[in-house]
Parts: sequence; C-alpha cells; structure tokens
Amino acid sequence: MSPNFTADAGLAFERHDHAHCAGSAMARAEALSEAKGARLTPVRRRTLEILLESHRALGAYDVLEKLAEEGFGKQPPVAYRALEFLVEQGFAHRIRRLNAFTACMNPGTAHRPAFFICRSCSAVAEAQAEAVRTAMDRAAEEIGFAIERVNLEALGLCHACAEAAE
Amino acid sequence: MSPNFTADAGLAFERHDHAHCAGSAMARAEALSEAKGARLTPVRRRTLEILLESHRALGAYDVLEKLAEEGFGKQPPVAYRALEFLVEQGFAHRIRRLNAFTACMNPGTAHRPAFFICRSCSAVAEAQAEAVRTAMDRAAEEIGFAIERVNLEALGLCHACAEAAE
DNA sequence: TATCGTATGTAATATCATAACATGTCAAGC
DNA sequence: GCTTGACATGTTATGATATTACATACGATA
Repeated sequence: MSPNFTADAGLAFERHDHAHCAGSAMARAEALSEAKGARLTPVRRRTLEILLESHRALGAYDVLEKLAEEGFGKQPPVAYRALEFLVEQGFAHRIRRLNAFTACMNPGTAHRPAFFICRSCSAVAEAQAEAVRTAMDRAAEEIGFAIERVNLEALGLCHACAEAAE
Repeated sequence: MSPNFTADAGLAFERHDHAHCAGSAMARAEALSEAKGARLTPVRRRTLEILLESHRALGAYDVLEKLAEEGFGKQPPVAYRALEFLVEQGFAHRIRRLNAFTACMNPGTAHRPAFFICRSCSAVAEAQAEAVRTAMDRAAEEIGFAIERVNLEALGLCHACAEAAE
C-alpha cells in the first residue's frame, strides 16, 4: 500500500505518487467509458493498466509481450488494436518519435498535451500545452487547414539529465 | 522550360511555380553547404533533387528506388544516410507521422516549421510556426526541459479536400 | 434462437530502420 | 610519392514496427 515514488524514467520528470496517479487515471478511464458507451474490455483495460504501471512510453511489442504472458493473444494486432482504442478514447497517447505509447495522465479533462522526451533517460513528460495548440490552430487557420489530430513532440534533455551532464 | 504548376498533392496546398521553388531551394542548399563546409556529394545532392522534384513527402524506400535506378546503391542505408544528412543540414524534414521526408522549402532562413498533413490528398504543407515554437519553448521552460529538436505535426483536411468532401 | 455488429484471435506479410563490415576517395603530413 | 586518417559509399544481414486478411467468439436485440 505504500506509494511508489520514482525519480527515474517516468511520465513526468518530477517525483510523484505513482500509485495514486495510475489509480486515478484508471478510474477516470472507466467512468468515461461508461459514460460514452465505449467498451473497456479485458484486453483494453489490461493494456491501459500496463501503460499506467510501467509509467513510461512502451512500444506495441512491449505491451504485446505482457499481454501474451497473461493469456491474451500473441499476435501484433492484439496490441495495436487495444492501443488504438485507448488513443481514440483519449486514454493513451502515441509518441511518434519513439514509436511508442503512454497512458494519458489526464483522461477526460480538456487537454492538449505536448510531449517532452529526454534523450538521455528516455522519460516522457506530458505537458499541458494549451498555448501551443492555440498557436497551431491559428497557423492552420491561415492556410485553411482543418486540424483533426495533432502531435507536438520535443526531444532534448530533462532537467535532471542536463544537470548530470555538466 | 514552362513552369510546372500543380494543384494536387504538393508540399503546399496552393498552386505555385514548382520549378521555381525547387530550383531556388536547391541553390540555397548548395550555397549553405559551401558556406558550412558540408559536403553535398552526388548521392546527397540527387536525394535532395528527388525530394524537390516529387514535391511531396517520400518514404526512404521511395527515394532509394529512384537512387538505385540511377546507379547509386541499392540498399536502405544509402537512402537513410543521405536523408539524415539533409535533415541535419536543414535541407529536408522528417515527417514522423508519415515515416517520410520532405525537402525544406526555406533552407537557411531561420524557420521553425510545423507540418499540416492532409489525410485525403496526402499533401504536406510546411508552415512557418514561430509562434508555435515560442509557445513550445515556454512550456519546456516551465518544466526545466532543454529542447533540442521539435516535431510539430497536424493531421486533417486541406482546404481543397474539405470543400470536395462537402 | 437467428442475426448482426463488434471484439478477439491467428497466420502471413508488408513496411520501415539499423548494425556491422568492406571498399573507395581524398586531403594532410611526412 | 606514399602513408595515414577521416569520411563517404556500398553491401549483407537482421531487427523493429505495423497491417492485411481471414476465422472464431461474444452479446445485444429482433
């Protein structure tokens, strides 16, 4: 029952109560599924749990391996389909730069995240980026483009790694 | 010698003088290479030309195929290395969402581009997005993240395709 | 209980990317 | 001129990521 504090490769660069944030995100995902009539089936639920537990960006094959160990299907589409569902529902995000997926830390709440990927420790921080999205919307408007999905990703060094590198 | 106007899948959604923009980008890439002491060798030069000529996002294997036809190497690293060079020099961009590359329309000039990808016609528009980058920098600053590279990509419908879909 | 839509599973394959190593090219220094 | 070292190009082989096509199961509902 003790909170699982972590300072390393996590979805945020700060120490935090991992068990709490994971449980909370899961609870919200359940409530949202219920509300929307989306079917959070066992594979999908377990996939989200895996993302939340690992607390980092995982490749589809990493997820698949865990699912297979637990008696779910062993073939790639099993993982890709579950992950796709989670992304569609806003319960997870796809990090294109890493060919990987992370659990969303704020499912349901209006949020337009940007991702900051540390090239040293591989941690991925999901930051609220309302202003970035607004600027993006404006740029789209200028060229008459109708945005449907957005990926905002930056590669660099997180604070801890930058200090360590000095 | 007549300018090659195009209204379909292009690097911008607007009609424009393709021959002009391609030649101009090539000339700037040459000048910049000279200035920086970067070696714009035959494969690299030809790779850039291929991107400029096609005027859309091309996968590494698309590029490779053309290079191979013209007597260059036939194996993936040939294309990936040339493309990597171009991206490093700022002569091309990598579009992660498409696993593809496009020639940069503004090599050398300070620019922080965002990419707008039409899911209908597959055209990719490179838009100046200074404001988006500024917002991104600010978000990074808040979490103490040192940005090195950024990918700003949006998927949606370009103006022409949105009208056609009505 | 028949049917339809959706979800899950499999096999097979397609697509994208890199590691490891051999050869070629060219300029700097002896 | 030759050697050396840095870099570029090429190859083989393999790894990593993702999708297509099809079979089976499940659940709601008419």
